Amino acid sequence: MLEKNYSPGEFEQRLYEGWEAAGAFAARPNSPAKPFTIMIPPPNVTGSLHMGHALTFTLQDVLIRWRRMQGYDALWQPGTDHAGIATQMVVERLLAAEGLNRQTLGREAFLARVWRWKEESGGSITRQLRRLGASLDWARERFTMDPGLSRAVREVFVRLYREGLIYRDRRLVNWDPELQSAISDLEVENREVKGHLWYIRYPIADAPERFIVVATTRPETMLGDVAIAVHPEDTRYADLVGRTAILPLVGRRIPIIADPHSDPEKGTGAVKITPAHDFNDFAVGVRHHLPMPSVLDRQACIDISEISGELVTIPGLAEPETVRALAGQDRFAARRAIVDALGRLGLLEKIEPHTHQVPHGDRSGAPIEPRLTTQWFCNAAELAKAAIAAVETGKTRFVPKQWENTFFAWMRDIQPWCISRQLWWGHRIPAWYGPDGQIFVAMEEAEAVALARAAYGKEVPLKQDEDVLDTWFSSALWPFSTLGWPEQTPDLQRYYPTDVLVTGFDIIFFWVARMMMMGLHFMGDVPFRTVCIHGLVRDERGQKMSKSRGNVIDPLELIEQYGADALRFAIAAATGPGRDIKLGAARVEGARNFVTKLWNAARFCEMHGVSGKTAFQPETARLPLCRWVLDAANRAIEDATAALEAYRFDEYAQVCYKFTWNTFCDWFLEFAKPALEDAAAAEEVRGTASYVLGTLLRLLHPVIPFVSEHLWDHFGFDEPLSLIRAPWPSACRVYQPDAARRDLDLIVRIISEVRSARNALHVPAKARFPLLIRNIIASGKRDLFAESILPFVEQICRLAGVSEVRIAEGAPPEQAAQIALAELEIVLPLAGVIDTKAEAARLAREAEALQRDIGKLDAKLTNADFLARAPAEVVEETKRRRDELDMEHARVKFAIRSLHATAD
RNA sequence: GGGCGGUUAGCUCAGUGGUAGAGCAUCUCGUUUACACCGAGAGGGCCGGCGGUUCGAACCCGUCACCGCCCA
Repeated sequence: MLEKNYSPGEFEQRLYEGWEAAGAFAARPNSPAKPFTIMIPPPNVTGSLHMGHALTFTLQDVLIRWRRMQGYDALWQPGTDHAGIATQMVVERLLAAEGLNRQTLGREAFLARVWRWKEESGGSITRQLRRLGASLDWARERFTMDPGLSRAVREVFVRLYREGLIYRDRRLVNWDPELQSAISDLEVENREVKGHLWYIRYPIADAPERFIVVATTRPETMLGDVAIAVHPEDTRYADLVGRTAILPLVGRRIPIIADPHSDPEKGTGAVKITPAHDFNDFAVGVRHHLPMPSVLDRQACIDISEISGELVTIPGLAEPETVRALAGQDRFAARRAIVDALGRLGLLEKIEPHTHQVPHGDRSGAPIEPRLTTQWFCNAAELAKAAIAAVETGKTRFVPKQWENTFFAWMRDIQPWCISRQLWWGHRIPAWYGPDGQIFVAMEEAEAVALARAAYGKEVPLKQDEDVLDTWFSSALWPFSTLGWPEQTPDLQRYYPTDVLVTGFDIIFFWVARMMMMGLHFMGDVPFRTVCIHGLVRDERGQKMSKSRGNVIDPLELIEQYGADALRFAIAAATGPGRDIKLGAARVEGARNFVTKLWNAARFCEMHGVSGKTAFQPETARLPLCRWVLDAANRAIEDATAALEAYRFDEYAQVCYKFTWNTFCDWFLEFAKPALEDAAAAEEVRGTASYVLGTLLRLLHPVIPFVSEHLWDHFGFDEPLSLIRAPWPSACRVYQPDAARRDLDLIVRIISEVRSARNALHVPAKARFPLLIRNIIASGKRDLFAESILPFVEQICRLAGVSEVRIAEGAPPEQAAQIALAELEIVLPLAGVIDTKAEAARLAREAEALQRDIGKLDAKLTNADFLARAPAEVVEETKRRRDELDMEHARVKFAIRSLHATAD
């Protein structure tokens, strides 16, 4: 017998281990089944499960479990990425705690240390995914630094290099001075910072006492200024264009140029141009062929080596010793020193408070320093062409579709992708340099040596590039590298392209875009046919969860408290199409209540002899109750399946919820109670209960896998642990479903109306009285009372709280409540218990409401345009409904009259 | 400044041209042997504003307001 209380802790872990041990999650590459594949977007190896993971992996698991039950050869590919920056930071922090750093350790020892950390503490998320119930094919788990995946990375690098799509270039990059590495545009986030606008006077050469004033937020970069730009149409400065200004402190003579980059509305309309330290200025520098001296080093400290030769002394304006004193100072200290010096020289016109966007590294949090360095770049614009075309032609489709716009917007304006990182943890760039700097890109060092020998005609010492590749470079290959590429493996043939990628909209640029580019280039086909985009998880108030806000909810705690099934159901139910979801403990509690309801319904079934082992055939059912619930189950199956096909997780959850609670529990089981006592009916009702419970468990398994499997096993529907691979339900044949639906609809309506009237009239809960029926209208020769109502007399008595049900004879008794339905009238003789005034008021309200509705319909039906232009079936339906309401209205009026007559 | 999304019951959200919905919350009643993590019933809406298209608009079009996100 099932426990009285639902306690998920007692079986969730056991079931998961059972499934995993039995190989229930494993793909079956040798089966004849059609494959269905989801590639996990590899979580960061340093990560631990947060609510965003819980959301995305619940949705993925729902899809994969559903397709697996549908008989597909389901592959959900697990794994993690090596997270170059994050992992290196974690291990460096550990070293720091021991008083060590990676430089003293050396590259090799450091990497050994990282691997050791990975073996010991990395990938805890994979254990947490098991708690969530994620049915990943663990035997296939991959890591982006695995030998096979690393080989794929080298292969891709070498091929793109030889195709000219990867190249070395000296460009401005986002430099993170804390990490001392370049990072990509996407790893930069703009934060609003309260700063200042400093107005600095630059004297005009050969024009004593004349200045041009520039406004800047970054005075410390002025040492690298090479020009002043004004807008070509800015008349204020027209006469200065072409003349020369003197750069204070340095004494450099710099041109005043006309360039549309300068915004006449901002500051003074004149801007200093520092091409080596600002992206916009870099573009100006390229346009005007300006020199690009760097004045900041890799730690963002002042470095004057490129400008020390040009320092000159100009009294009151340029001071080489002041500049030299800045060398080695941090950029913010240098800013203060430069502002002080300018102030002392009387070159600072004013300082204004100024709020502006400042780029920060998303990992380190440090302000980014644009820096001119030599890096490896990937020609993303070229690779993006095929990716854009694939979405345009629908080879890959976004759900919801609107996210295509985000994808297109970014892809059509894509910049060269900086793929080198000045880190140690990652895929080392397979490029070797000869003594003269000549580059040899090859899969292995031996091959590079051979290339070099051929180039130089002799053995030369080669030096491998020190840098590693961006982690996203290897993640981009994930959909095919995990399947064995570059080998043409059977798995690759079978599972690529994959079916769907599920991820948040914030990841479109990272995974979706890059996987698309690489997949199309190297596999000649899209990596996934559908991209299912979901929102972010927010707290109950809609705030983004963050440690600093202190509103982070730990999914593992929720699982501990309510069970994994409850968390999963809450997530699925809240996941509308592509929108953020607000999730708090209250919603999970609600989902837990739903699971408890299912549990208790199952317990009730068990107590009444319902078993999973039954030979019941649904098409043999003859009782209206059984035919009705089987028919309703058919529609639940249809609706739930359609919802999943459309990635509507909320609708799927809702269909399951309503069918379980409102149809199965509230009506079917309640109606079944007397039948279960009746020997003649019991067998069919038990069979139906078993059949429908089995359907429910299968329908619900994708979202609440644990409790459904537990009940499935407990009832013995099939072998233990078999629900995970049980066939997805399909509609059964039902004998005359329309008649059953018509009967049950009527009975439900009668019971609901009586309950409502009892409440409105304040009839004591325990009061019992007969229920009389009169003025029956039935179509054809059917005896509505005998055929439809009589079989349910016991249920009506029980659920409506009446003593008997019979046909009324003669005039209504005194003090009776009367209820008008379309096809019959109910009379409740309530002498003694009825509140006549309340009943009169109730009927008056009802008459009024009916009159209002009739009025609306009449207005339509007297509108010639409506009759002429609306479709015939709409007009017909409107007429039918008006007539129905008319009849009800007449009956209510009659009831009011008779109430007065008897009350007087 | 550009783009996208949103605005429907107290809250969270469904609803894409034809009778305004669900869950939670609220109120009333109820512990009849599955379930108080429950049951029954009820109240609660100018569907953000204005204009247009249409026989008919929460839904389509235009416009404005406010909120959120992305990009510059």
